[in-house]
Amino acid sequence: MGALKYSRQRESIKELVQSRKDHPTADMIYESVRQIYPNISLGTVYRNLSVLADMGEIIKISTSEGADRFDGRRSPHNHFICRQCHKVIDLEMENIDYIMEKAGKNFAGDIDSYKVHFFGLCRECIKNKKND
Amino acid sequence: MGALKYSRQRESIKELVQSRKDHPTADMIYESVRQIYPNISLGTVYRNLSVLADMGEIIKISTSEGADRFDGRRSPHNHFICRQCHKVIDLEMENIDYIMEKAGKNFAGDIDSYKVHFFGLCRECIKNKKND
DNA sequence: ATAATAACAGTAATTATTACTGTTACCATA
DNA sequence: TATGGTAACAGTAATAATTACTGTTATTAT
Repeated sequence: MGALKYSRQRESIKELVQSRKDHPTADMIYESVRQIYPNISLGTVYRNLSVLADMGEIIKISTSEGADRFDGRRSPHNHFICRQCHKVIDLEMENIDYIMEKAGKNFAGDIDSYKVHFFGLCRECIKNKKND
Repeated sequence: MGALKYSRQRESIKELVQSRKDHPTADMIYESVRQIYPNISLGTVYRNLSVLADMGEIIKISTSEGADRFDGRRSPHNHFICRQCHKVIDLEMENIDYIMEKAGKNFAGDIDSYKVHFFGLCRECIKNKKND
């Protein structure tokens, strides 16, 4: 009941997100996919991003600033968010999954995943700061 | 230029957030503060929550689901978010600040803070699941 | 006291996202 | 290779959360 049915719009959205290294918002993805399907609806983009995130094909990143961002990278990884320009950058760092066990020690629920966001200034914003 | 000026509304918001152990939304705080200042404006609540968070007096927690939440606890700590009922719970766990150094190793920017959100099911939602 | 301005209440506007409606495309079965 | 069931669609309306605007009030320095 309620089986997932193929759609080229979803396929296109998925491929687009997975091919990009930046972390686009729903709106940015909408603008891109429109070049292939000119009358795709923004609602369709939102719905499919949500479905793809639920399936684990893409990752949804919620920041304090503005719209949610999406990441098509398969392997698990963490993110840096610049507090100046709000850019999101993938971090190449060693696995820290063991923090889940530490978190679960004095906790009565069941922890199955986590997200870490690191904050600070990116290289560009540090550079710009010096030229004041 | 632009020095911070005292206001009893801000004071009240700050005390309220810091006295609560749940993690209220702006709207919940609004409803509470209205019992003291019946004609306080929702905009005032938002503005002051933002100011207080910038000053580090309270913490802003952005989840994927619904409105942002606020936490008045002084000591640094991490949060668990239930993927069923979306409740936010403070975690009593050992300090893991060293993950910042691990994150900074192959990164060209400057990391100064981080936020970890752990996900899963809380005790109540596990209990409810069994009674199906 | 007075003057400068941060903060306010009230309201309007914006942004991001979700829901609704009639139509189309996918896919299983005949 | 028709046909029927329904997921997905485009287009649009609605909602939720947050921010901005405007005229007035409160705080603080002089």
